Parts: sequence; structure tokens; C-alpha cells
Amino acid sequence: VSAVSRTRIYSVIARVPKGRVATYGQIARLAGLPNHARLVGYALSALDDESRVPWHRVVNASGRISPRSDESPMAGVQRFLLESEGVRFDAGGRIPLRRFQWRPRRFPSSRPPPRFRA
DNA sequence: ATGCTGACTATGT
DNA sequence: TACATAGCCAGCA
Repeated sequence: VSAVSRTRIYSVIARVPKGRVATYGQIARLAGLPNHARLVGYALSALDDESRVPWHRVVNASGRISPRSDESPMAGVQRFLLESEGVRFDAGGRIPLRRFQWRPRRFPSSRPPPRFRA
């Protein structure tokens, strides 16, 4: 992935608020890279441990934590981090996107409280 | 150039 | 809801 694309991808992910999640495809679109969902995952795998990009808030379109090809423990860490922020998983290990998916606002004036469970 | 791979998705059964 | 398929496209061999 080109350096410029990675930069755009990371800057979008950095906007995802705590307690919310975004999908790979969503990040790609917002970064101006439609149809490049896979690049988002590719860029994340290249992320260095020192960065402050909230990588754990990116999940796949079915609301699940995407399985790593290498069976690394990062997937488990991701779930832990999300639950720590209040993101709930259902019995099938999926996040109800209707409730937790990030809906970016055109006008950054007001902010979305991560509310759930009326 | 060609073919394969992958932290993906939309669609059909 | 769950698989299978077929698009997708930047890297790399």
C-alpha cells in the first residue's frame, strides 16, 4: 500500500470515536478509496505498535472481528479492547452494527454519545 | 505480462 | 442465519 494511501486510511480510523466501530469498506470509502476494503486490512497489518491509531475499532461488514491469517492473538486483544469501551458482542460473537457502527457527521459541531440499550 | 494472495463485500441459495 | 461464489485491486513472485 502506498504511503499516501496508508496516511489517508489511518487518519480516517483516527476519527472513529471510542465505543464505536467502523467497517473496512466504510474506512476505505471515507478515505477516498472505494472498493479497497482489503487495503485497509493490509495497511493495519503494517501498523507499528507505537502508533496511536485505534485499529481495534475496525471490524468486517458482518460485525465480526476479522480472523487473522496467522492466527495471532491480536484478534483476542481486539475484542477485549472493544468490550472495555462498552461495545457489546452477541452470542454469535458479532457486534450489532445497527447500534455500534460509527455514523460520521458532516458537521463536527455536536458529538455522538456511545449510548446503547435504551 | 500472468497468477496468487489477502485483517473485504455483495449477492444468491 | 450460514456457506459458496464472484467481484475487487494493490503487491509480489
